[in-house]
Amino acid sequence: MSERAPRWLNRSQQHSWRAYLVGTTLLMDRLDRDLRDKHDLSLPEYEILVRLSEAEGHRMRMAVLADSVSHSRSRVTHTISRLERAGLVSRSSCASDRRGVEACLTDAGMAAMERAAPDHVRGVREYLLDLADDEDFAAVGRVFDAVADRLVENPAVDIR
Amino acid sequence: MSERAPRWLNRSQQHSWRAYLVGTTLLMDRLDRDLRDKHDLSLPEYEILVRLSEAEGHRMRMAVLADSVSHSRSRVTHTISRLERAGLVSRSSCASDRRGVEACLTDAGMAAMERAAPDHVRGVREYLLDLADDEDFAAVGRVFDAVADRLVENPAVDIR
DNA sequence: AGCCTTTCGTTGAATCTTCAACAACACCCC
DNA sequence: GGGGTGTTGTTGAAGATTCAACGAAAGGCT
Repeated sequence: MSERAPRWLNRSQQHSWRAYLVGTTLLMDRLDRDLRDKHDLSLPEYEILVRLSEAEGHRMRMAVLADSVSHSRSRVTHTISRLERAGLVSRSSCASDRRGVEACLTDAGMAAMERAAPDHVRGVREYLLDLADDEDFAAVGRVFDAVADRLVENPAVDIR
Repeated sequence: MSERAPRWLNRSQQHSWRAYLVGTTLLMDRLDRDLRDKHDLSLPEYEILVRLSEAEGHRMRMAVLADSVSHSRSRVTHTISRLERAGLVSRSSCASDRRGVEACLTDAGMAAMERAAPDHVRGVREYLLDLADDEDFAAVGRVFDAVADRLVENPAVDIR
């Protein structure tokens, strides 16, 4: 049976979808602004610092880093260039694969990240976690885990 | 009792928060790409067309439009300029308030929106709704309703 | 009326992201 | 070992968004 007529969202789905859209817009804007104002970091920059800080040796291959934050490689190249210019990260070429480049957190980068983290976490609590019931937030996790799985599986152009 | 040591996220919160971040990144990128590929519209452009299509007379004041999508006025000015250049929207100055400007959906704009909508909704289902339990998705709605309320209340610089 | 403050929407430059093209290298398979 | 193919990361230009500054009009107050 071919599905022709579009199935619109029901009232509750519509409402949730819009709440998600505007809530996410406001939340990301706010977390980004807070980081910029107090720590001269954008949210994407901060996330990259966090990933590096968690990696062994505080270093990661560019591609791995890009995948871990789900940004394009080009975007990560530019972001890392900015962070490098700011002295928070350094680049070195990879021993095993001569195409490869590793980004490595500098001491200044680690310090910047550690300075920003408490404020950032406070924001996440204040604007999100404190407002939601734990069970509801766990549901958010389940939903977006599924979304990420679905879209990572099927990243390229659909072969419908 | 003053709170000095940062309260980090627990394991489950951490997991949900990251899932939300990457899931949202992937989801927005994908919906945006789909709209661009098939309908030459960005996701923000599409959302503006939707808001206009729902308004009486298919027209809205710029500021109201900006609030409804939670974008800056400047951003909406630029977006509307692009849509106007594409013939999907027209501007007219407001009768009651001579500072005001109204954006109005053209017939071509309405048609573009109606052409895009079924594909867009299919994407929202396929990448999100179909993957989530209804109750979980309702929880997403509750959470981001609260977030939006919190951040709309307190839009400017915090007066901590 | 006159002044002060706020709101409205726009502008152009700075910043960030996407996009297409590319050089360098790895991998595979013959 | 020599293609062919895919991967890695970068580049610069084009596109989108943010930011600061602004002119114009509204609203409030005396």
